[in-house]
Amino acid sequence: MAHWLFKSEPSTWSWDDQVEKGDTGEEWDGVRNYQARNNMRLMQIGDLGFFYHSQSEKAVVGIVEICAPTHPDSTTDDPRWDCVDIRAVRPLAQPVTLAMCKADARLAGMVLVNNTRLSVQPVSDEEWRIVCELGGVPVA
DNA sequence: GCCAACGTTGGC
DNA sequence: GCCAACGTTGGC
Repeated sequence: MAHWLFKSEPSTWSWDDQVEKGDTGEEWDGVRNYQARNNMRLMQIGDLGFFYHSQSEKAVVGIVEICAPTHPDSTTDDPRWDCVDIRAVRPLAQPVTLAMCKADARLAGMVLVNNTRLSVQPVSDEEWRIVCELGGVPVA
């Protein structure tokens, strides 16, 4: 199973907003970047991802599950853009901050650390395991 | 609020 | 097809 990371500004769409959507989930719309879109096209139902708060918080705060494969983004008529639906699975016991990731040599290759501007990114199996450990949750 | 990184656009 | 200009994102 593949792992991913979704970035969001909490003032626009926060973890709490995501949790309120429950098991139905919500489409991850508004992506207007080819790399981010291409990553979403690779996702499969059941894949897990981290939910990351950018800007003031800069921390992974929860785990989400892909619950619908890519489909047209309902917020645009432009056929280039599509998106997946995700639903909240569980919060981290303790948020894993960007500073923590940068401080951990094992995470030196993380896209989060190296490409700050990519909003939807892949996470390797090892990175997933380490961040779960740091966040105090079992590796699902 | 500033600035670095980087993706996109458009002129040539 | 190249590259300069510009816009956006996100860390600090």
